[in-house]
Amino acid sequence: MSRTAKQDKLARFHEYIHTNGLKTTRQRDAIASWFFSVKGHVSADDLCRQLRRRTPGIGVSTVYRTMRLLRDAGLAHERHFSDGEALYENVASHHDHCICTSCGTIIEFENPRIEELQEAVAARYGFHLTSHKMELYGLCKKCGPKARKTA
Amino acid sequence: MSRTAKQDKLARFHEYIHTNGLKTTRQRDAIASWFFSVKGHVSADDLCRQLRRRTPGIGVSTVYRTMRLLRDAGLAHERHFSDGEALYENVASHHDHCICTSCGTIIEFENPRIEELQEAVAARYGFHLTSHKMELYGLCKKCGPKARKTA
DNA sequence: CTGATATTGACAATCAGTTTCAATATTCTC
DNA sequence: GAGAATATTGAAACTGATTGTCAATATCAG
Repeated sequence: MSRTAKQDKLARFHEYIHTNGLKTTRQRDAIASWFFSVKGHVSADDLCRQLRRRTPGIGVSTVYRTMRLLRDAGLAHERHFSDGEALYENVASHHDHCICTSCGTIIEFENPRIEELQEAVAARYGFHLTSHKMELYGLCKKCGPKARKTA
Repeated sequence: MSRTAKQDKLARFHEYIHTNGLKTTRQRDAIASWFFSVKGHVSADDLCRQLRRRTPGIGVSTVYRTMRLLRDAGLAHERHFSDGEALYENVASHHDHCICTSCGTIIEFENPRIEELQEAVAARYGFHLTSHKMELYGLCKKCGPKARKTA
């Protein structure tokens, strides 16, 4: 990742921290900037071990807390695959949509794993893919509980 | 679910058990047939508590073990949403489409792994999915080569 | 600088899920 | 059906990931 893109992310992280009345700390910066230069997926535990090599004494809890912040700030994807351990990944562009059928809220998302599987499916039928459309319909965080109450 | 569909599933479960050198037991039958009549998602823990109301003394381990069997037998979907707890769901038919942009050929397919990931994505944003649309566009087996020749 | 407040990290606690193991149930063979 | 071989059961102990606790510490606004 280019120096500027990384610094831009760090700036966005700081902005997120500030607008939420939180504080920037050495640890948060260390964790975030290390994460920003990681390719692919890392677990909180991976990050913690890697960071401790250069910055001893970083607590596991802090890594988990910071990764949650990064996730909430939209700077990290948290993936839950079947083995139970959460893996984090830097966000990148391209997205599909998740649409609330009640209030119309649209969420953009991307998921490389799905894309891989789409390619695999197409290949099985001898297709050469040029594009795709994926739309997930359902009830969003706000509308879901409402619907449950009326049921 | 109709009585026959449920009994068919139970039969398939028994077949799976038998062909794998395992044994049918009261507990497995109780868990499986209860699960087959459940709508939507249930956790192993849910199942265990529900079953204990009518059949006291069913062990948690047994429920987990049986749900794994049902998954392996292709009779249950195991979903991993963001809160860490695995939820099980009866399998049902459903398909998506792969469309050739040249000749209009449409292939129907289904891919449980993609569906699982779609659920995971939705869950990440607090969505409760009710449906989805996935369309893969490209060139089919016949049209792909033609296009390449003219290009 | 200083006080108010957020953060930290070691450790304990929790949570879902798996393993253990002795007692028990099922199935196969005759 | 009996009996032997083997799979299954459930309680409890255990695992591995994640979160909560809390006293000590760092950050920031004024």
